Amino acid sequence: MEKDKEKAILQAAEAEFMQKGFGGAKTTSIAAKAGVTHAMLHYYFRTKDNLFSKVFESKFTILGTNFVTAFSNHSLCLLKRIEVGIRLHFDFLRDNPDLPRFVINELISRPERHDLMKERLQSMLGPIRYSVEQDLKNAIAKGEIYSISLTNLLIDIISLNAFVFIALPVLEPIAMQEFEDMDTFLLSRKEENVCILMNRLTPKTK
Amino acid sequence: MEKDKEKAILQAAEAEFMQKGFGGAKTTSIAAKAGVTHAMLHYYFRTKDNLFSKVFESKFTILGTNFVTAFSNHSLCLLKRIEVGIRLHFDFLRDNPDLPRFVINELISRPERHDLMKERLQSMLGPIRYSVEQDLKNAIAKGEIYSISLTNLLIDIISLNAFVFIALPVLEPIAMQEFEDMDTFLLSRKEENVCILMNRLTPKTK
DNA sequence: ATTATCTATAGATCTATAGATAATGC
DNA sequence: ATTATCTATAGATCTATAGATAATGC
Repeated sequence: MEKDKEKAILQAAEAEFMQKGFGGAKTTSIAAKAGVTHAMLHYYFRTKDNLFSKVFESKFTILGTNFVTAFSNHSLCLLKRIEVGIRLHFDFLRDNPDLPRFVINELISRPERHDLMKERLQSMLGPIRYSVEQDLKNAIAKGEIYSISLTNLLIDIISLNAFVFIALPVLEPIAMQEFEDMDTFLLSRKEENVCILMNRLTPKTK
Repeated sequence: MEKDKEKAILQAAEAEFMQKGFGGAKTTSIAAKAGVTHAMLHYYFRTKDNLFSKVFESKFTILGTNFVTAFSNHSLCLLKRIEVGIRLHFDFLRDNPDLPRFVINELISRPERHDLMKERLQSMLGPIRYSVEQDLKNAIAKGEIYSISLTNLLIDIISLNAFVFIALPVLEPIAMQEFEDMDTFLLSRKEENVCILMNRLTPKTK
C-alpha cells in the first residue's frame, strides 16, 4: 500500500548512519526508527551495505556540489567570489553540521570506496579547476592577489570552514568562555574565516 | 611469567582503537594482535570499556599537553611564539596523524565523557590562558597585532593544522594534482599555515 | 597461597533469509 | 500473478566469565 515505506527507511537510515557511522548503525534500529518491520529493510535494500551506499553517495554529492556552486558566481572578480563563496559554504555547513565529519570518517574507514570517490571528486572539481586556476594566476600576475597555489587556497578555505563543525562539541567549552552562545560564536567564526583569507590574499604592498 | 603481556595488550589496543574507534575495535582482534589469549585481555582490563578508557585518556592528554607546550616558549615575543608554535604543533601532528581524528570522533560518539574532558581541557588550557590573553591584549594595544579574540586565534591555528591530517586521505587526490608527493605537500602546508596566520595577525597599516 | 594462563561456553546482538500471508494491479 | 508485509529463525560475531591448570613468590 504505502510505497513511501521505502522513503521512511531511507530517511531513518540517513539519520542513523550520520549519527553513528556504518559500524555503529544497526539495521534493526533503523527499521524501528522508520516504523517498519526489520525484514522490510532487507526487502527494499537487500543489504545494510547497499542501504549505506545510497545514503553515502547522496551526502557526498551534496557536499561536493554545494562547494563548487558556492564559488561559481562568475559575475564577480575572483577575490569577491572567494569572499562570497566562504560565506555561502559556511552557511551551508551550519545547516548541515555533521555532513563533513560523516563523509570524511566513512571515506577513511572504507578504503574500498577511495577510488570511486576520487573519480567523483575529479569530475566535480575538474571542470571548474582549470578556469579558476587561470583567474588565480592572472590576479596574482596583476598583483591583486598575493602568491598562493590553488590547492593551498582550497585547503585553507575547507579547513577553516569545516573544522569548526567537525569538532564543535570539543570546541564548545573553549568557545563558551568568550562567547555568549553558539550562534554568536558561529557568526564570529564566519567573519573570522573571511577576514583571515582576505588578509592572506590581499598583498601588503598595496 | 611475562608481565609485559599487559603492555602488549595495551599497545595492540592502542593501534586497534586508533584505527577503528571503540565500536569498530574487537577485543578478540586486539588479543590476537597482542599475541595473547582473549581471556587474558579481560583478566588484565576487565572490560573493553576500561581498556578503551586507558587508551583514550592517554591520547587526549598527549594531544592537549603538546599543544600547550608548543606555544609556551616564553623567551619569544607573542608573534614569534605563535609562529614557532604552529610549526611545532604541525610537526607533532605529522608524527601522530590520526590523533586528532581519534580524539574528536570518540569524544563525540561518547557524550558521557564530555564533562570529564571539559574539565581536563580547562585544567590544561586554564593556566596559560590568562597570561596569553594579557600578552595578546598588550600586543593589540601596541599595534603589533591586528585585533583578534584569543578563541578565534586558537581555533584558526587548530583548524588549519589539524584538518589536513583529519582529512588526509580525502585531500590526497586534490593535492597530488599539484604536488609531487605527500612530504612536499605537507611541507608546503606547514609554511602556508604560518603564512596565513602571520598575515592575519600583522596589521597592514605598518 | 597467589597470580597468570588456557579452554570452553553462556548470553547478547545483529544481519540476513526462508516461508507464509495479505494487498494490489491487470 | 506480482508485490508488499509479517513471523520466526539460522548463522555469525562478540563480550564476558566460569572453572581448570600451570607458574611464581614466599
